Amino acid sequence: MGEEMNMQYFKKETQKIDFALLEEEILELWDREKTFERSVEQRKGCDKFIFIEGPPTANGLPHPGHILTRVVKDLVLRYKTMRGFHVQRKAGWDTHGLPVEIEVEKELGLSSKQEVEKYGIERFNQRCKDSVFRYEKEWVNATKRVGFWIDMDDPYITFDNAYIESVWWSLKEIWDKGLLYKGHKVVPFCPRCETTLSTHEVAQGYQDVEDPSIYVKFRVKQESSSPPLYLLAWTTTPWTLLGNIALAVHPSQTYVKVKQKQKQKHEQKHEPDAEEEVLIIAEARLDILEGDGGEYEILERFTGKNMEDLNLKYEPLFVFAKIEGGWGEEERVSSDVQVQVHKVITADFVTLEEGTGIVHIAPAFGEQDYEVSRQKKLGFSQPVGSDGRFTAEVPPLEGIFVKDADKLIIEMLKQDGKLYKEALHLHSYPFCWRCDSPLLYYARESWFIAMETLRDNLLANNEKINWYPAHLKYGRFGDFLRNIKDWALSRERFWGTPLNIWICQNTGCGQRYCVGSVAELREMAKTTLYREIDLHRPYIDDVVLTCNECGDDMHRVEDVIDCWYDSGSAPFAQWHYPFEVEIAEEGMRKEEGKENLKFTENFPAHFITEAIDQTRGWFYSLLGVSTAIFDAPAYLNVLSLGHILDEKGVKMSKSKGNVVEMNELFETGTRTGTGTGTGTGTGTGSADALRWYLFTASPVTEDIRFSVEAIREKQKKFLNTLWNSYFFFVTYANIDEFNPGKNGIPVEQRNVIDRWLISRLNRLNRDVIDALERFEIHVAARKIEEFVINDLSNWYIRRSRRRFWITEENFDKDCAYLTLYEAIVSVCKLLAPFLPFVSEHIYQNLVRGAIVIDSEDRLESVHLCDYPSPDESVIELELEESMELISKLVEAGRRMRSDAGIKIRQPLKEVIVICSKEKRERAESLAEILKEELNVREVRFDDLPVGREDVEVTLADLVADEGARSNYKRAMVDVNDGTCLFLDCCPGKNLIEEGLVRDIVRRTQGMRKELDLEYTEKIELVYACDEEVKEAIENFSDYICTETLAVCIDEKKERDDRDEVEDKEDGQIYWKTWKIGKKVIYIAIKRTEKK
RNA sequence: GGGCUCGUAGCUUAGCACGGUUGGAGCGCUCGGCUGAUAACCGAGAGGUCCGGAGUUCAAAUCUCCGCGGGCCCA
Repeated sequence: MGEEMNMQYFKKETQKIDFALLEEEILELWDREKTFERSVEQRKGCDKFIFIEGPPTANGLPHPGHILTRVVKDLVLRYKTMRGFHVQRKAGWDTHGLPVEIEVEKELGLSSKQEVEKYGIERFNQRCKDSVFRYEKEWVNATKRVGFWIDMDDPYITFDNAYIESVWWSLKEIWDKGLLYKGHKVVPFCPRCETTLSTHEVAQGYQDVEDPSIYVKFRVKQESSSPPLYLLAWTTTPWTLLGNIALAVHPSQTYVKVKQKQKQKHEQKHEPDAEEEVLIIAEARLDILEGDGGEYEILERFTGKNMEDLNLKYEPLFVFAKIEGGWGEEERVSSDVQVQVHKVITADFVTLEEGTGIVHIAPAFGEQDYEVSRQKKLGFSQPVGSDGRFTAEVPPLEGIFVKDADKLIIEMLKQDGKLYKEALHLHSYPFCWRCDSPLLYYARESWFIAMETLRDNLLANNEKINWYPAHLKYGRFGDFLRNIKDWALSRERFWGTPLNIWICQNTGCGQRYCVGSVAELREMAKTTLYREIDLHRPYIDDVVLTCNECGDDMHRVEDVIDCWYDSGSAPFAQWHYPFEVEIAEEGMRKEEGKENLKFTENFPAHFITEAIDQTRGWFYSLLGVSTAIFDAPAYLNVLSLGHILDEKGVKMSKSKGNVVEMNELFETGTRTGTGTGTGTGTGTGSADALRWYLFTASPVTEDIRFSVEAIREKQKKFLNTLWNSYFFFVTYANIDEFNPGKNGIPVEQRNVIDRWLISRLNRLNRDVIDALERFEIHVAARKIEEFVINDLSNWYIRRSRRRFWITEENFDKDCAYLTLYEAIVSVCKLLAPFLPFVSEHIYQNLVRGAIVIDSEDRLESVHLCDYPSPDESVIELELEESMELISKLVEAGRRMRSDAGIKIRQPLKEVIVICSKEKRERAESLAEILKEELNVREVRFDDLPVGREDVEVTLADLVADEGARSNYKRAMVDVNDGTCLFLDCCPGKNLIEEGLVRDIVRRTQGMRKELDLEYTEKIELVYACDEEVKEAIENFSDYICTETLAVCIDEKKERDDRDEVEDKEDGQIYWKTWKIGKKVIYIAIKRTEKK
């Protein structure tokens, strides 16, 4: 800086700013200066704050919900970085899974697994692979545009061989612990597509349908059989009766034996000699026996438990289907156990709201049935093929589709005398969303991780996690863990991490082998594997291993794994753990046995956040995997976000067409009005406004109704106010050549309002940190917003304006500049994690560009700064309370003037404040503010009359002169302790003149503004008016000139009533006629400097 | 159908864990005021069955129960 003639320290700003443009400039700056990378680098060696990115899938456009998670992540990570932590941010992409396959199937017009196989797995998977990055560019752009700093140049990708290898390693760990097994799982299954459906798909396909509702009698095996004893059960899926294995009752509910006349006429072979029959049914369901006019007699009462203890058995309805003992997993049920079948068992899931309280159990066709059968070690029967038709095990029904068999089955029961009654029942039943055929719950072979055995570990690890919001910990998530089921890991699909289990073809051997690494694969492969092998199907299916037991061929099971397992492996798989052992720090050598520091130093994570639907998704899969392998939680803090709904409160979804596209948001209305009438020029398109809206609108843990209008509102209200405060400062600081690097002034020497602002600022700082540490983002953001709008802009700056307008050297002015400068810079730092763009812009100008003397203080980005720490020593709570009192007094005073019809521009003689001594002591130091705000000459304080409990203070106590009393108007301030104001409402001639003059000044200032004059530009002033006004103007001409920067003020004799601007040779002249009260005044201003 | 969660003015919301002045704000609306930082601000006004019902209590937006509606997860 050579010449110091006109020392302006700050770059000039414009009053109206295009935030979208500003943000693009900042993005370029960050790019150019590698600010993100440096913000991470500079904290190397500090304590780590470990984050894992929940990987999105880029096969669709990002929508507002994704943006929310991205900006929340960004906020927390920027904050922690500024707080001094080393925060690495590795991006990730989730790339496998059924949703990807379905998209591709749609594109290719395929609608079943068979068709995919026909099309070719290789080609199909290639299409899948291509599709998952289809929108990568959009994702990357949107991510950058909203300011999310994450390293997208080196992301983890779940389809990478390295990633898959880590997943394989982890599965082998689980295998070695004996937790990976093959069993059955009852899954929703489409018999036409012959494929399992995910729960998400099932949820799409529920329809209300009428199904048969039948009550069936199961004859109890007993010595004497007269009259016959039946268990009465109810079902809406008659076809499942062919797989019946047991009947379940509720252990603690009361059941009864009732005697009733046989009401059904049997067509042929039935109980020939019985007129009566005895039925067992829950007492609470007896009413189903009525209605048909059946009378009954209760013979006996007992509980469900009693029945189980009696080992009650019954005769099967049908004798066709084979009963197996095993569960497809010989280790699980030892073969010497006698298979239990056709007996009464107890189960807690039995309800008494429908049916008979006796539930028919068919393990092949119901998840609960299957579970309870396994627990009770019952047999298993599967009379239905995967095409949904009865097998040859059931000759009368062979080849018939189960749903079509219902009628036949009912007829068979009728003939047999086993049908008690039948009806139709309306309920919702799932259908295949692709082909519309009814889904069957059907037991399929599947590979499982035995999570149930890890339940206690899961719960113990959950204890170590902080949940935000807290109710999830023991609520939705805790409940889920307490009832955890084994993890059905395998999928009979194509595009996924292949399950790394090989089985020996030699049926006599049947050896199974879990491959834990590529090296192992090579070693065991029957033929040499050339260099790179893609670990996906179909290539991996061709790799035949040699059995180390019998030497025969081993083939891989065909399944791939659940893609949730992929993402749940991110903590270690993103680092290719445990295979890469060097590279954690530069220059570290690869050594045998050395740990993969990238993993060990980054586990467990301190923080993850995703939307609430991930509770049983990623939040669980992370904990499940880390518990199974390391018996540790994968994360210590988890923030669960709400969803983004549309303006009507409906979830945004493609099918509803109510998704707000992010690109649209950034493209519309950025420069000029949008033409919708609501566009306000710089109305939208700002990431900061979007972020601020998301952070302040509601707690981030709750759903939010997304409103473009509300974003615009945020920009107008908050961002503009912030900008204006900054603009005000820059403008006057430049005029005054304020040097921010100059020596400071100790806080205690500054003006009381400066100290007040500093106190508020530091308290804000404390509150913001408190809130952020609890992830209460909205609390923190709202507090900052309140501070900026109310305290900084509307009170401090408005109150302090005159101090900035003093032209000569002045200590108080220096205090004001310094205070405002410090406050804006501090606010910028506080805001940096929230609004990374505008805070950076302001910082660049106020600090980086301006501080030339003390370079220690001049970091190159606000994001390289430390987050401010509150200075408790400057917090003066009493002062803040006093200011609150003053503000209440001001409010009351304004109310009074409004009542009296005297506008504030009219100066008044005095205001008398009646309050307690204590309040008076506080308020007196700030009386100057009250004086100015109420525009009175004097503020007088008076104590409350001592000892008077009732607070009816009257003027008589204060003003001796009877006649003067009517001049005053009174207003209560604080009802409780009687604080009140008396305002003198009778200005004298002098004051009236002054008021008039202030009106003239105000008008003149307005004219200056209309002409868009520079703040410092001088004018010539001419007026015409009546004598009274003229006298006032003459009496206050100095005041007028000072205020309006008039070099001269002259009277013009005649008025010509015209309002116009005229360009003359020697400058512009602006004429205007004003009406002030009853007076008409003609004012002309002439600018002396030509533009 | 079940579990969890939310429901306060036309809209967005604070207050609710710990029951106790007259349920606060902002946007929008009406009137008035202020203003050479502000597309801002200040004062007054209109606008509330605190989702509905029942209960506990001297007292409920707040606690309990039962409904209704939205959302999520599961069936």
